Amino acid sequence: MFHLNESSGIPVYLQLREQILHAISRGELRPGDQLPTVREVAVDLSINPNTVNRAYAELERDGVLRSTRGLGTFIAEPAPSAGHSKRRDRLMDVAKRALAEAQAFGFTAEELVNAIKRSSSGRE
Amino acid sequence: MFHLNESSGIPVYLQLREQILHAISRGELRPGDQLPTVREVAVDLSINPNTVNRAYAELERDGVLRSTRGLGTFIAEPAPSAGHSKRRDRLMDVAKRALAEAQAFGFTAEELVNAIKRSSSGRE
DNA sequence: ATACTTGTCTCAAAACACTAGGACAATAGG
DNA sequence: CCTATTGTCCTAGTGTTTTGAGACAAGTAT
Repeated sequence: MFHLNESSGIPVYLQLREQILHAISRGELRPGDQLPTVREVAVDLSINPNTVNRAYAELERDGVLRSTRGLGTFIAEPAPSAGHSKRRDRLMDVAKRALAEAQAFGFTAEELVNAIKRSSSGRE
Repeated sequence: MFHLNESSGIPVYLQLREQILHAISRGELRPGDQLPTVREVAVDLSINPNTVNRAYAELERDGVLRSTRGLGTFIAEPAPSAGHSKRRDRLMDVAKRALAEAQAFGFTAEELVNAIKRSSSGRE
C-alpha cells in the first residue's frame, strides 16, 4: 500500500501523508474506505507506529481522515466546504508566496501560471 | 519598515525575506531603493545582525538584492530578459516549488493556478 | 591615508523537527 | 464482563535548523 523513498530526505510521515492525499485525489481511496492499521503499516515498512500515527493524525486534524479506537482509520466524508477552509487558506498562502517571489523577479502572474502548467504537464 | 510576528513560529529570516519580496511585488520597493542597514534592522527589531544578513544574503544570491560593503543594500535591477536563461530557470524553480507544496496538501496544479489568478486580481 | 560605515565570516549555543521505544486507553466483538 | 485490537500519549535520543556573540574585511567619505 505504501512505499518509502529512503534517499529523498523527505520525512517519512510526510511521504505517507502525500501518498494518501494523492490516492484520494485520483480516486483510489474513497470516503468510507479503511486504511491499513497503524501497526500494520509500521511492521510493513519497518518504522515506528508513532510515525504512521503522525501522518494519520495530521490528516484527521485536516478533516481528511477519521480514526476510531479499536476499529481503525477511514477516509472521511468530504466536508461541505466548511471544514476545508483551513486547507484553502494554505493553498492561498502558497499561491501568494509564489506570486510575490515571481513578481520580485519581474515576472507577471500569467508567466508564473504558464510555468506551473508546463511543470505539471511532465515536460519542463 | 519591518514587523515581526513572534507567535507564528516562522523563522525571523524568512519573515524578513517575505516582507521584502511582497514590498517589491506591490511596488513599494523599486530597483535602486536602499534597504535599512543590517545593523539598523537588528537594533530596531532587537535581533542579531546575522539574522538580517541571512535574509539579505539569500535574496542577493537570488538576484533580488545587491549589497556592497560600506554602502548598503539595494534592490537590484531586474535582469534583462534577453536570452538570460538563468532568469527563466528561476521562474521554473519557483513554479516547481509551489506546485510540489500545493500537491503535498492534496491540491492539483489547476487549483493552484486558480488560486494564483485570484491572488493577482486583487481579491482573495 | 585614516576613520567610519557597512556587509561578512566563524564558532557555538539554543531551539526545533523527526523518529523510536514502550506503556496507556478506548472501543469492538464475543 | 473479558479479551484482543486499535489509536494515543509520554519520554527521550539524534540530527538539523535557526539564532546569537563577537571579530573581521571591504568599501566610502572626509
